[in-house]
Amino acid sequence: MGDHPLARALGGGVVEAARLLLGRRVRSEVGGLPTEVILTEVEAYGGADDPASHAFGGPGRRNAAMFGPAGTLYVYRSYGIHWCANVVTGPPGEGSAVLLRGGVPTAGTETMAARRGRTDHLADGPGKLAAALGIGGEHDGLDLLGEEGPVRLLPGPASPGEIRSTARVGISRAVERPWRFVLLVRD
DNA sequence: CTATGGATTCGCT
DNA sequence: GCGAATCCATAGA
Repeated sequence: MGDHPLARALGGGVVEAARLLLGRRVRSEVGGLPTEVILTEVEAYGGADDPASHAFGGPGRRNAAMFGPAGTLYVYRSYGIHWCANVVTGPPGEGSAVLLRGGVPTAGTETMAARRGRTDHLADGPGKLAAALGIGGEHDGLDLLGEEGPVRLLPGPASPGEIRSTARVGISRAVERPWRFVLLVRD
């Protein structure tokens, strides 16, 4: 694959990729405004064999980006209102991806606050995270591993903390798979 | 063609 | 705790 530090991790299994994404940073420079978060909550979604995944049933117009190479950004609209960002994983054509559910702001906090209309709870939810980073439908299909894209995936602290796995949220199928991963904050 | 419901968030009670 | 807001892919006639 590519030479990006995370390329190898993302190209493997989606569950492994989800755990490795925790603690990594996502940086965006949408509209010339730099913002950055450290990922603290993610969910793994498999390919056509995962009933809860958008890839279930094969590729279509909406989920085309999911079947691209690992490191591709997949953006979809939720409930007609919010945008949610995913990182495509696995080999091309598999359709697996990791939903970015939450993060802690580390740069551009003022920009995020302006976009969100509040100064707290800036990125503690899928829609909030995408909104804070300025990610929208126009970013669907972007390469997160490139060096000059508006949205990039960067390495984070070597030892981010303890990871806890739970059931996924907001889905009605395959609820039993504990594919939601939360990074426990140490004090 | 029309109908349906979702990987959510926010505001009000 | 509960329901509204609001878009579009997908399913069914």
